[in-house]
Amino acid sequence: MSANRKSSGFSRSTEDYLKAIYELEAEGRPAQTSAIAEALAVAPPSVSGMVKRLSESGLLQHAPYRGVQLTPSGKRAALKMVRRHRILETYLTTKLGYDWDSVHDEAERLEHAVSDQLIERMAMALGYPRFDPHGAPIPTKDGLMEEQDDLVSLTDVPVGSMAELRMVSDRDPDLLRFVASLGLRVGAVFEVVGHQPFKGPTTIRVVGADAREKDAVVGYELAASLSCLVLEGEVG
Amino acid sequence: MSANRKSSGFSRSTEDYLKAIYELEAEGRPAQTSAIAEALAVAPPSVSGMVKRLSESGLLQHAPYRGVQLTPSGKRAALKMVRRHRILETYLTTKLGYDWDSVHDEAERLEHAVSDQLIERMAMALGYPRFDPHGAPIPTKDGLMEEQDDLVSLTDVPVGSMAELRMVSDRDPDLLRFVASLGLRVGAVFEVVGHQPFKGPTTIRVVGADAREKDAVVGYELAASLSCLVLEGEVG
DNA sequence: GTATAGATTTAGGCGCGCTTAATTTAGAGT
DNA sequence: ACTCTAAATTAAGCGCGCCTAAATCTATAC
Repeated sequence: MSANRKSSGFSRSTEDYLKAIYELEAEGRPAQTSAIAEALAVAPPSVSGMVKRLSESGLLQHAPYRGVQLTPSGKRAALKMVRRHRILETYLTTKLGYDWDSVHDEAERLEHAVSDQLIERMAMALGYPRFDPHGAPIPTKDGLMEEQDDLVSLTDVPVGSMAELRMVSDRDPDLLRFVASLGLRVGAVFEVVGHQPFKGPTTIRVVGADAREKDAVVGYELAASLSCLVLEGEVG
Repeated sequence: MSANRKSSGFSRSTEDYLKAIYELEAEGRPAQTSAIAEALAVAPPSVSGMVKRLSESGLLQHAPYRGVQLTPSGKRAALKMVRRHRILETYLTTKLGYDWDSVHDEAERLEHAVSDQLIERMAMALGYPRFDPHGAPIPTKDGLMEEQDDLVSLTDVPVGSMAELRMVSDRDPDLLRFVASLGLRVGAVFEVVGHQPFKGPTTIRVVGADAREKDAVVGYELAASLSCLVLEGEVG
C-alpha cells in the first residue's frame, strides 16, 4: 500500500510527464529528453530516469538516444490531464472571476487533485464547453479533441485581411496580460495592416468593443504564438 | 529549489500532520504518537520521524514519550487547513451538488492544492459561510473559530427534550448516509423519546420536512457522535 | 520496590524523484 | 573515415516519508 493514489492512479510527476510529452508531440516536435526536461524544469537525467519507469509501465515507448512516444494508454492518460486542466481553467474563469492570465498556475495544481466526478460536475455546470478561456479545445471524457486545422499564426495572416483571434498559449501570464491590454481576447476581430520583414513586428487594427479601432504593434515572437482564423479575402 | 511548493509552503504530509494534531488537541485528547498514527493511517515510527522534523521547524513542541503540542505557528497553519477543508466542503455541496457524505474525500485532496486566493473567492461566492455542511464552524482567514460550547452529544440530551442536530463528523460517509436516511440533517429538530441504559440505543422522534413524525433508533456510538442543541425543557 | 505491558523511539532500509559528475552515443562537418 | 560536439544515459547520492524489527522508556499492578 503506497501513498499518492488519486482517481487517476498515477503520481503527480507521472501526470506531469505524460502531459508534457503529449504537448510536445501535439506541436509536432519529437519528444526529446532535453525538451521534456525544459518543459518540466528538471535536469535531463531526471527525465531519463522517469522515462525508464514510464516505459516499463507501458505508458510510452522509448527509443534510446532518439526520443519517446506515448502509447495509446499514455495518450489516454495525457488527454485526461489536458481535459482536467482546461475544464478547470474554464470553471475558474467563468464561475470564480479569475482572469485568463491567472488561471494556469491554479489549474496546474488542481488538475492533480480533482476527481473525475468533480471534473464532470464542473463540465456540466459550464454546459460542456468546447474551448477553454485561451481558445484551446477541451478533450471529451472519451479523449476526443477537436482539430483546429484552419488556424494560422498571426505572422501568416495576409496583409489587408480581417482575422479573428482564436487561441493563445496559457503559459505566460505576462504575455496574456499584454495581449489583453491590446484589446485582444479570444474572438476579437482585427485587420492586419502590415508585417515588417526580417522577423519584424506586425501591425494590426483591432475592432474594439465600442466599435472604435485601435492600432497595435506586435513583435514577431508574440505574433507567432497567436493562432488566428482568417475571415475573408481583402478588405473594402 | 525543491519541489512541492504550494502557497502554504508546507508539504502535503506536513499539512496532514498539523491538521490531525490540531483535531486531536481540539477534542481535548493529548496528541500522542499512536493517536496521530491512527488518524493518518501510518505506523507509529513514521510519526516519531515526522514529529522530529516538525518540531525542528518550530511547528510543534515535543515532550519525548509524552506527546506533542502545536506552537502558535503550527496552530495557525493547521487552522488554515481546517478553513480550506470546510470552505471546500461547503462549496462542493452548495455549488456543485455534492451530498454531505461524499465531500470529505474530495476536500481532503483539494485542500493541499488550492491557493489562498481560490479559497477566498469560494468563500466570497458562498457569502462567507460560518458553518460547513456538517455543521462544523469555519475558521476565518485570521484563524478565529466560533466556539460551540452549547452543544451536547445526543446521549446527553434529557429524555422528553426537543433538540436540534447541529454537527456530525464528516469522516465516515456510511455514517452520514445512515444519518440522512433517518431524516436527520443539520438543523433537523427531534424529540428524545428515551435512552436505553448500558450504552444502549437512543430513540428519537424526528420532525420531517412534511411535518410528519418518524421514530428512529440510534445506537450509542452513533448517538455519541451527534452534537445537538437542546431546545427547551419538557415537551407538552 | 520491582516486574511487566504498552507506548515510543531508534536503527536500518526502501521507493520516488530529484541532483551533479562522468560516460556513452548519434550525427554533422571535414 | 574520423573527429568533435551536443544530447542522452549511467553512476552515485540526497531528502522525504514510509516501513519493520529492535531497543528503550513510562506507568501501572502487584
